[in-house]
Amino acid sequence: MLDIQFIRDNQDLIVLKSLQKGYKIDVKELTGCDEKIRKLLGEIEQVRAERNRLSENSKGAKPSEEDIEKGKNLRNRISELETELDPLVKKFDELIKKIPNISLDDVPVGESEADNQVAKTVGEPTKLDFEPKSHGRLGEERGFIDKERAAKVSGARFAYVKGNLVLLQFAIIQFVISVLTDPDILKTIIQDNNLEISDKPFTPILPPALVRTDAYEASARLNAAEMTYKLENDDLWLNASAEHTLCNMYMDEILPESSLPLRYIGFSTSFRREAGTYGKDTEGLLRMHQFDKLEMEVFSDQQTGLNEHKFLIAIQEYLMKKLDLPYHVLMKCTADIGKPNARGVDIEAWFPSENKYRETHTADYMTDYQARRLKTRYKTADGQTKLVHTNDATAFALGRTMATIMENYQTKDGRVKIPEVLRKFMFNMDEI
RNA sequence: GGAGAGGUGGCCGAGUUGGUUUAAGGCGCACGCUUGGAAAGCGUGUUGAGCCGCAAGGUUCUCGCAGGUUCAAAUCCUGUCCUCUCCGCCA
Repeated sequence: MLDIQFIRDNQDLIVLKSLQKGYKIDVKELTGCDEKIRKLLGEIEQVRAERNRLSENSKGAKPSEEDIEKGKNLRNRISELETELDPLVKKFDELIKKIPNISLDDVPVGESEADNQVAKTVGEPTKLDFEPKSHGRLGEERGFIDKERAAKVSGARFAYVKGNLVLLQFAIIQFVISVLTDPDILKTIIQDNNLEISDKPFTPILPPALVRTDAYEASARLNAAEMTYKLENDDLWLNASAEHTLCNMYMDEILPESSLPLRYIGFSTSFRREAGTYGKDTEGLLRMHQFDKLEMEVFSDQQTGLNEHKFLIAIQEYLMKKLDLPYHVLMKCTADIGKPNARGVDIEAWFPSENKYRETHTADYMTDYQARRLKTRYKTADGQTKLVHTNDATAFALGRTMATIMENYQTKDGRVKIPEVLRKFMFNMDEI
């Protein structure tokens, strides 16, 4: 959510920036509501002050009949005004939640994901001297992926992942953690990208996979209908990303400035309903109801928030380069970055069987938009309380990463070579 | 799942027959006095959020959270979340 003071002062900007994201905002309705609330609140406070004076006068003793009568009147007046106030506050909350975050100036303006811009391309699309197989077919032929039996047990978009492909997943996890916990590697990445930020390593973290409605809503990530599973008997939702239980872990807290940045590398199984995607990506591991993911989450001060965002992207690229996978980086346009984002970047990896790039990573920078409702703040050295800036970014979505490795590293006889850096994490196998 | 206890300010902790508590006392922290310097001592300040105001300042809310009763709620009632102890179950 945005700061109401900022909204009052920048109404035209809000309307314009919202429109660029595809949100038609009636900002006058919000500010009008805000004015009414403030006026009414002023009245209520006056009556309350009167009541407080009354009980102060009685100084512990029982007040006179006359004062009791006065008190009764004041109470009735207060509850009258409050009855008037309640619906206004509800409306205000609804309206202010509708306003998306303001995109940064370097975010391309666009109407759909078709307007995303390729910022850079790294590596050449893999050339194979044979007809490439899709990772789905390859995986089934080799017994790595069994979706038919999974469908019998759990339905479409589930899989049994088996054998050496499982070793590959665990190897990727080990590899990522070995990079993100190594200050020397991080220092190099920071220097190579001219970022002036801390080289503090990431803390590995296993977050809860279930999240309560209030914490989920406060994170501005609850996208109920199309995305998230709700547990009927409890006030709980299934994680659609580790980020959904990482971003809110410091909800209602004030952190010392010296503790920032807080950097986490989380692992979690993610669950998505994928409603409205019937018939799309039905083969292989690209679009599953359940998949494992390594996600980076950073809480920082306001000055370094943008650099942390760039840092996370640099890490994503470092990891992709180490796996020697061809990819390109997309600057997502205003329509595609999402409501809480100020800036968003996708990485798409090359898929030889489809002869195109497919999304494997996202990096989201929320400025203080997410922290405002979460009330995650920090105290500066000179005693000011400020909202943290939050960043999240995929390290690797494991299903999609294995898919692109399988496709780019496949051999003519239907096997898969293992990227050099992963071998030591899988018993030195060079092929599966 | 059953039984019980409890959630108070940065921390500890008092207050629960409703009214000198607009939260005692202590610790910590900050500033000042004192000192050659320090400690001790003394003094002042120290949750967070909003509104009005150029400012000085004023004002409201905040004792897990949400309702309710009352002239008046940390205190009583209801719901809810969380923590702890014991039992049961469980990887």
